[in-house]
Amino acid sequence: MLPTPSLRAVPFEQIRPNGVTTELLTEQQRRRLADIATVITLPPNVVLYREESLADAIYLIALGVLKGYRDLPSGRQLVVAFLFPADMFGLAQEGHYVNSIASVTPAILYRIPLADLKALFHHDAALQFQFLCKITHELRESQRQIMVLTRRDAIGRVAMFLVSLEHDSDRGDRRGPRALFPLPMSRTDMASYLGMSVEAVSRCCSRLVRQGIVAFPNRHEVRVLDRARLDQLAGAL
Amino acid sequence: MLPTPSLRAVPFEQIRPNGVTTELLTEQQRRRLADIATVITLPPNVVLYREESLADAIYLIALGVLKGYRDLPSGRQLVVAFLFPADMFGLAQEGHYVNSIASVTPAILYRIPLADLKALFHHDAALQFQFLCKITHELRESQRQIMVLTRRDAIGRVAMFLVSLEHDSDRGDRRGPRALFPLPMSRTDMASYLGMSVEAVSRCCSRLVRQGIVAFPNRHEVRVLDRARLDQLAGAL
DNA sequence: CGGGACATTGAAACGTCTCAAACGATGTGG
DNA sequence: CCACATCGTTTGAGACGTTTCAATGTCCCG
Repeated sequence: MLPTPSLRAVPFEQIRPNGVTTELLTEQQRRRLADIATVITLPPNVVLYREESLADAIYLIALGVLKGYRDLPSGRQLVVAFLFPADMFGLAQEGHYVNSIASVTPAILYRIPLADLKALFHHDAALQFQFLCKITHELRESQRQIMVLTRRDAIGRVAMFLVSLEHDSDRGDRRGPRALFPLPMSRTDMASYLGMSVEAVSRCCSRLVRQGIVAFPNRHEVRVLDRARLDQLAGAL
Repeated sequence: MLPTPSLRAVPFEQIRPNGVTTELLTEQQRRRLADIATVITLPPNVVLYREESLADAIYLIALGVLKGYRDLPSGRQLVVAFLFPADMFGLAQEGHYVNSIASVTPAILYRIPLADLKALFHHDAALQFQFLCKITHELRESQRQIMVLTRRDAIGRVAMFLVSLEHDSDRGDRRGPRALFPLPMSRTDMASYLGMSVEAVSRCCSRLVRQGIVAFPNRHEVRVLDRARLDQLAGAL
């Protein structure tokens, strides 16, 4: 059974005792969204839509990992964001999407026509406010990514990436931080996202392994062995 | 006479014939915002608030240029965004601001208490929608900045920065692109924003001058001499 | 007019990128 | 079921460009 649409972010105001990311929507709002949404199932590594294409709907992620990217004139592909369950994407610019979106893992999405969503916003200001929170949250994420990209040391960038990936992987379920978590994307996508070459990513991963900080049981899983040193690397801005 | 609050962004939907950034708010909405807003005047180079401090209001820029930044553990200051007239900032996270904000030039701001704004949103869904557009716009700007930061060539980053700065400087007034435009921020801020050292910024500027692409009549103005080559550098992603 | 912050320029060191090759997993066809 | 082709990843060696360190130069404000 598929859960109702979910939108997770950090609210503007301080209300809750625990400092954790929470669900924003009420059960009723989730039902209303479900009513106007279409469920879309995607196999891994397929393009949902391309930048510039006509935008008449936004998407919420129920399950899976997607990537938002741009194809640069040079042919290089630049990943600007990874998208996880309870994330939203597809907010357009003059009726056209700005990024291309492709699935990384198998994924399940809610597709919500923009016209219907606007109508819903019209008589549910609180719902719209939650979307405002969510977008703001994504803006902050984007700014955090800027912090990553201005780092000079490649290994620190990889460390920060792994740390934030671990947080993101706590989203679909409720478990706290665990030593073992999935690394759904390819090294190529990581490289593109981190602004470095695939070789550099590979070398950094090797170094992290050699120093006993993490382990890669296989290419799509990470185990944290020495959290103190990983956090130290990630935090040494 | 101070203009009423202004919010410029690119709408989601395609409606307008001209492809230019436009004002989002109606005259009535601007008046309502003005009613709940306090006008704040800032001299250059002063801190408006620091990250982590208590957040109970958002700000709209009527005039001037500001910067959003983070102080890193290393003591380095990282500029994550420059803010221009008709930009908004101050959307918080659990009641605390996430970036520090400081003026770059003298500035005039509208300070809008968050509680009042929420109340306004409650019975003006359209207004809230414009804020949603605006935030989305800022998210895109942030992603464009990510594109800049993933570039390997420093001179290309500087070129992109100059080009987008020229666009931003068309905002307070109505003039189209001009050959001469202001460069309000210091080289140090530029360096921080572009993820490179001050020296590298300086060298790139010198190279641009030596190649006859731009000129710097003084440290805070730029003149484009060879737009074709500047655009070529900026576009060579 | 001087002080101090900011900006420019030079020379050396470091780290990543590029190029190139080997390796490993994966899936297809014989 | 195995062989093979293909794609993604890892590892190595050299070149390039930026960072760093240091010194000089310039602007602005007291």
